[in-house]
Amino acid sequence: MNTPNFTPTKCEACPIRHRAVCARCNADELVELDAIKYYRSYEAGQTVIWSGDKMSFVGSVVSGIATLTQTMEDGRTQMVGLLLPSDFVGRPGRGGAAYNVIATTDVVMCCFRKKPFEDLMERTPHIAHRLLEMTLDELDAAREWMLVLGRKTAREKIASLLSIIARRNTAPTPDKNNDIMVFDLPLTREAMADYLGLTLETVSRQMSALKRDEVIHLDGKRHITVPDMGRLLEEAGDDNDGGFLI
Amino acid sequence: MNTPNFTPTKCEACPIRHRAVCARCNADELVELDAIKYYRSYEAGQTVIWSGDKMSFVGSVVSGIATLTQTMEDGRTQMVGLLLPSDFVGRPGRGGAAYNVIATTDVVMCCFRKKPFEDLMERTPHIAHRLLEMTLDELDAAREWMLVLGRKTAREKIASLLSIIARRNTAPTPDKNNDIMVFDLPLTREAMADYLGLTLETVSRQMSALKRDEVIHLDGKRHITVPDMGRLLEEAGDDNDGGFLI
DNA sequence: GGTCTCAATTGATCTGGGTCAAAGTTAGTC
DNA sequence: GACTAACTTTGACCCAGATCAATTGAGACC
Repeated sequence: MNTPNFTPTKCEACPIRHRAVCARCNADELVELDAIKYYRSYEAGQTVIWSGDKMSFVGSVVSGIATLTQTMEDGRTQMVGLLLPSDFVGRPGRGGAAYNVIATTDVVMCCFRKKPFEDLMERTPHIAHRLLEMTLDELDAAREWMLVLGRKTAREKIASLLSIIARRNTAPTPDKNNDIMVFDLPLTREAMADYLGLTLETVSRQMSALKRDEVIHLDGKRHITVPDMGRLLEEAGDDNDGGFLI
Repeated sequence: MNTPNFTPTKCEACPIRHRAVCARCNADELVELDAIKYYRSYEAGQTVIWSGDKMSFVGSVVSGIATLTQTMEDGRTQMVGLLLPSDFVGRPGRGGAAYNVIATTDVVMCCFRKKPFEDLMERTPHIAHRLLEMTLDELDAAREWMLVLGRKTAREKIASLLSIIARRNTAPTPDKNNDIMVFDLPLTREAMADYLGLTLETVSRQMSALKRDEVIHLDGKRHITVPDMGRLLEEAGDDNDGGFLI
C-alpha cells in the first residue's frame, strides 16, 4: 500500500492537481495546467469512452463513479476497474482507449486536452513520476484483483469487494479503531457481478448470506453497515493487512 | 497493442538497454547504466524475491522464465504475471515487493541497484517515460487477464494462454501469414493452472480435448504445434485481433 | 391510492469444473 | 536395464455457482 504525499492546493474541484500532479509541483505547472483544463459532465448510465475510440483527453474524476469494462462479442462483460473521485483516466502516449468507460452515477470529470498535457509532461518530470506512481498503484490493484477472480469463492469475492469500497468510501470513522464502517454501495447487483466474475443471482444470494450471518447490515438495498471490519476482512480471505484495490 | 520503437545497441546481454531505457537514450545514460549494472543467476524453482521483502534492485530478465505469484494463507495461489526475457522487474519508488517472483527455468537477470537507478531516473526523463510505457503495457495485460479469469471457460482460458505464449515465444515463422506456430511450453500443468485459476487436472483434460479436436498438436508434453492460429484465437474467444498478454 | 418499471430476492434444477484416486510417462541416476 | 521421483493423464463422483423462472420490493409518475 502506498499513500502519496501530496500537499493540497487551493483548487478543491480538480483532483488532478492534488493527486496526479501536485506531489511537489510548482506555480508554473499549476498555471499551465489551468490553461488547458476544462470540465465534462456525464449522466448515470452514459458511456464516457468506447473501447477502441481514440481519446482526445486525459483527466480525473471529480465526482461520481465510473467503471472500466471489457466485453466479449457474445456479451460477457468483465469490469476491470472502478473509478472513484480523484482517480485518473487516460493513457498518456497511447492512441485509443482499451476499455469502455461507463458512468455508473452522474459523473463530472476534470479533463486536459491530451496533446498539451503530454507536452507539459515532457517538460515537467514531476508529472511523469506521479503518473508512474499512479499506474503502479493501478497495476497492484489489478493484480490483487486477479487473485480474487481466479481463486476466491463467491462469498470471499463479495467480502473483498465490500472491504475495498468501505476503504475508499468511508470518511474516517470517529470511532476508535474504525471497526465499524458505514457506506452506500455505488453499484447495482449486476455491476457487482461484472466486477466479481459472478452472476447477479449469486451476488444477491451471498449478500443475503452475509446479512444473515451478521457480517453486514443492510438498510434498503444500498446502505451498508459493517459492524466489524476485521470480521469482513477475514471473510474476504485476507486476514492480514491485505486487499487494497483501486 | 504497443510496440516500442527502440534502436538496438551493441549490448546483446542486457535487455534493459534495449527495451526499458533505450528508446532514445544517449551515450551518457548508457555509461551510467553500465556503471551500476550487474548480473544474477537463479536456478529453476528458486524464489527470486519473496512478497513483502524489501527490494534492493530493479532489472530485467536476460534469459529464462519467471513468474509473479500471489498466495493466500491456505495455499491457494494465483499467478499474476509471466516474465519472459527482456521483461522488467521491480517497482522504482516502491519499498517492498508485492508478489513472489519465482524462477520457472534457470534465469539470468540484469540488475541495477535500486537507489542509483532511481537517481538516474530522476535525472533522465527518457527512462521515466519508458518505464511509464512499460507499466501501462503491463496494466493492459493484467486487465486483459482479468477478463480471462472472470468470464472465460476452461477451454477458452487454455486457448488464451497458448495464444499468448505462442505470440511471445515464436520466432516469426517464414510461413506466409504465420498461421502455423511452433513453440515449447515453458510451464508445467500446475503453473498453467495457477495462471488460469483452474486445477491441474482441468488443464490436462482441456489440453487433451484441444489435441483431440486438432486445435493443437502435442509432441511430448511440452512441444506444441498450432496448425492454425486463427482457429486457436477463435477458441480463446477473441476472434478479432484481441488477446495480448504480457 | 394505483400501476408501471426496474432492481433485487428466492426457489428449483443443471452442469462445468473441482476433488479424490489410480495409473501411465518421462527423465535421471545408479 | 531397473529404480526413483516428478509430472501428466484419465476416471468416477460431487458440489459451488450458473441457469431458468417466479415473486417481491421500491421509487416515480399519474
